[in-house]
Amino acid sequence: MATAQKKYTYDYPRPAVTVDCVIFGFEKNQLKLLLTKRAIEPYLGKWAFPGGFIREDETADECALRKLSEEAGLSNIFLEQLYTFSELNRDPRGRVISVAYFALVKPTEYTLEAGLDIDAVQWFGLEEVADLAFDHQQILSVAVERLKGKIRYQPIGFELLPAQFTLPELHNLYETILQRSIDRGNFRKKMLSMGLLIDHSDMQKDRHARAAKIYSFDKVKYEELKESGFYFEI
Amino acid sequence: MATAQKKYTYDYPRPAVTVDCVIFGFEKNQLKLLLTKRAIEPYLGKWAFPGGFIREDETADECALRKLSEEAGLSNIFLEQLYTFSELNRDPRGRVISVAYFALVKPTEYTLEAGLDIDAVQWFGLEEVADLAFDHQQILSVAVERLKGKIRYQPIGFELLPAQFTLPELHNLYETILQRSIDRGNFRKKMLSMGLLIDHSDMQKDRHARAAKIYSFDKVKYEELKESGFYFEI
DNA sequence: CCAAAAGTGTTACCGTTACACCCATGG
DNA sequence: CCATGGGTGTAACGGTAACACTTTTGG
Repeated sequence: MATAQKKYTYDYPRPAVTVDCVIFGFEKNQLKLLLTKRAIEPYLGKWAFPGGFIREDETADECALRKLSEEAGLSNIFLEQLYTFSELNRDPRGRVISVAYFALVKPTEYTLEAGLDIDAVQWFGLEEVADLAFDHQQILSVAVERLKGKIRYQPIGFELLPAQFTLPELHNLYETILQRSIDRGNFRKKMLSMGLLIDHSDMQKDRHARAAKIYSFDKVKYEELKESGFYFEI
Repeated sequence: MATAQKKYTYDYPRPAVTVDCVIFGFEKNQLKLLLTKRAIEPYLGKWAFPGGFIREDETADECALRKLSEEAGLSNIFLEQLYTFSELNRDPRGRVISVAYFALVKPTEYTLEAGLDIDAVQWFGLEEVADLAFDHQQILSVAVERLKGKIRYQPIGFELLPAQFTLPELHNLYETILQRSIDRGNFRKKMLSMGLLIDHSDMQKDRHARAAKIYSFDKVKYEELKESGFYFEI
């Protein structure tokens, strides 16, 4: 494994295939991006998405899960395929096609660990991200568009908040991601009217007037409703 | 090219990468699927989506366009990436990852030509499709879901109709794809209210009462409106 | 004491829904 | 001459948008 022996031979040329994971988080009213600092060439020292070559015995999904675990210590998070990038010169090592993934994490629930071939793992505010390795800046913009589009008609915002959250927090998350102000009253009315939030305010011992009520998302009920034709929308 | 010489050697194993095109059409009030009959192994004689191996010097998009042209004689049609399939045993030849594409065609505007490695090209009613090669049945179901989802909030229905069409035709297309009845009056009101249909009824010489008005989709105006925040929805 | 934050209420408006209705013609 | 298919009108309803308002507390 350490000494490459060039022992895989094919009739026709084949591209290498990698997986890259765009990982979003939300903390301190900011949309965050999880990046790893490369410890190997190419782009040594640059920040990039966790990812790597797909193995012979794993699907792209499995590879993404493995990379999230190996490189950042993440597991059990929202993950879905984003898009496949196949521009000819996107990787200096030669022809590399990348299947990009899209992940959402509750940052508070994990402590990051820099893993294999990685110097560091760190959350960045979306605004401060620049000069990424490969074509990762382009992948990022596709991911951001997907996030903006999807949050309006699928309950994925909850994947970015702790299990217990307040309505002002949720409201703020939507305003931040959609980059526009949303009427407070109308937002809470619509959210609550769907009946998908479980009220935990009775658990709050010393609830002052300025302390917001705590809710959690009722995933079970959402799945039920979805089955019977309901569909989430903000 | 004809005699394979096993001359491409790599340090690590690489999957082969293909492109497959799911092509929808609409004719005689039926949703159609374009399939090619395989002239080579594996699955010789089975029906499958047009597609094939990605070349060293082309992107996945380019490969899809090439395959559409080579195998079915199609060009200038709506095309977008659908999903990448990477299950381990989806191809008997070994590890093959496929980037699936999603295409919409106006069947009346093309005459099909069976091309390279293809015995026949033919339109099938969606219902009669069964026993496809590879995992193409699974790819198909993803494509159908995409079509159903996307037609409601993007003006892709027009890609399936001739440039000139009537409102009853459009109405029928929506009912067929969404598999539910839609109120005639409301449908036409909503469609017309968006101001994206150009009326060509003045061109109709002998327009009887039972002959429906002819319209075309104003793509230029749609792009303009989209820029300024408008978004299509039925 | 007042600005700020959480929560609630009110109203006008607009788009959708579910119809009914007209009109012309082709069989 | 009436069933069929294209085209139009309307009234009730419900959700949304844009507000105003109340309460409590932290500085």
